[in-house]
Amino acid sequence: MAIQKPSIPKGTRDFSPQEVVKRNFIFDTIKAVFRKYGYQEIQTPTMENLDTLTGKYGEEGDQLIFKILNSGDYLSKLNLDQLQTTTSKTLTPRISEKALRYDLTVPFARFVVMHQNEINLPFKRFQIQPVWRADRPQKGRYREFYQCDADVVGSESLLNEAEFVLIYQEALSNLGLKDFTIKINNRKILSGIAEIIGKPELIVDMTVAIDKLEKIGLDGVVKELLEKGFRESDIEKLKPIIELSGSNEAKIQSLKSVLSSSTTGLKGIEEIEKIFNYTEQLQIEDSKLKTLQLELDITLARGLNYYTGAIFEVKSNEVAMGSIGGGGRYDDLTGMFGLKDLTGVGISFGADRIYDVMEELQLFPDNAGESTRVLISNFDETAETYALPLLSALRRNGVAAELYPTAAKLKKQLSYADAKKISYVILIGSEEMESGLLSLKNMQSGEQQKLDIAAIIQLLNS
RNA sequence: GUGGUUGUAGCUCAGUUGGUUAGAGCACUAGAUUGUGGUUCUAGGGGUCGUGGGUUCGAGCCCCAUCAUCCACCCCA
Repeated sequence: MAIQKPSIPKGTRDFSPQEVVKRNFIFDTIKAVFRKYGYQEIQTPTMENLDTLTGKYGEEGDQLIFKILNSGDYLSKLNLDQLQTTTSKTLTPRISEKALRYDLTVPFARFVVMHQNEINLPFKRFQIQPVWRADRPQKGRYREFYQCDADVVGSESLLNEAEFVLIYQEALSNLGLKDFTIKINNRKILSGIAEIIGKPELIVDMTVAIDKLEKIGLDGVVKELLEKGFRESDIEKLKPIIELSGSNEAKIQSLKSVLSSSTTGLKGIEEIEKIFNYTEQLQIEDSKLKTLQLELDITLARGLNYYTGAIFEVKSNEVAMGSIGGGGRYDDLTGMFGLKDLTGVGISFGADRIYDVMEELQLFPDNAGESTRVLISNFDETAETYALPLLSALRRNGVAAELYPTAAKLKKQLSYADAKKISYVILIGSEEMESGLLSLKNMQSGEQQKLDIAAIIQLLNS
């Protein structure tokens, strides 16, 4: 076989030991906050049945799902004569029954429906697992990435929404992020706006267009709205709404008058107000937490079409990066799996983007790299034999220890310890074996002292 | 799906209007130092210049194609 240069698929990454330490720091921090708010962890399979996933993310989303080819001769059951008239859309379900999960929310909905008799409502779960999207990779965008989701189903209370705001604030603060904005909106407000304009059927096009306000400016949004079938007069009505500015309170007041004739719109505003209220009352004085930056942003839309109430998005203000988190309320996610009238709300942290932000801001604690605490040198066979019981004694007492596996040059062994950031090295030669006092070298200071094994264990455990 | 960027050592990159044997730093190996790492000094290994074709006496450099890459758009975490 010809030698091939190894590579990994586009948009995927290897993680070195140092990177895994940092990534675990992120996961552990987020998990701790989730647990503190009463969420329990679940896991679901890497692959789902294809029909579980299709149709949940819109047409574009469906194209980004990684499909898994059926096992065996996947063409054998096909009538090949039909291939001429077959499109990839109709062919796909016949040669692929499984797909890699695209997010954690839909698998969760599936989980809830399948286990509805075992779980008790309201069910609060969190889940940290990789997801896959057949997207084109670019900055902050990968084909395999981790999502950290928390969702609650079976509770209409807006207390859940408010708590998610606090979870974002607490988790991101604990990670060391200093300046980030939690944006909130409500799908009902967007529906109300579309209603007022008299174009309720164009709500999706409308939200997609105004979502881009920050990026392409008002002129760009107007241009896109015209292309989508809005008239000048519609846009005149829309302009004052999307240009809304000022405090959250001011925005709410103007929206109330603009949307006064839309019951849906008013309901959305009421929900937002209630969430603000809850967060104010739940805010605890904690000097470690950054000031809550919660902003009502009615241009916030988010593509996923299953949201029906609150919508969240979190952005770092320190680094140019897409959103590092998002979520919202969905009233009927389990409906498509046959379980009606179950409402849910959830959020997601983009761990990989948070990693990139933290790396750029150098927020990782630098002591995170230590693995082995002590290395025992290996001079020769006699010393090795002498060292073996010491090695297991160290480990028995909870000290991460290793014995250099060959009698290499000491220089090489110390270099190994240095490269692996091992704090201590025990040197065992003929003199040490005779006296029982081992030379313990501190790799940071370079100092050496002679101690017996009990004293060493005590020192390393302190 | 659309537009652009960049492909030279393990990594980051130089490489003159096209001209002999393609370089540097870092990393690696060895020695200076037979039981002492990080600093220093010395030496060494490592390249089909992304791939294929073309122009030319001659191509890392020019032209075409192709693949990969990164960035932006779309969309999204």
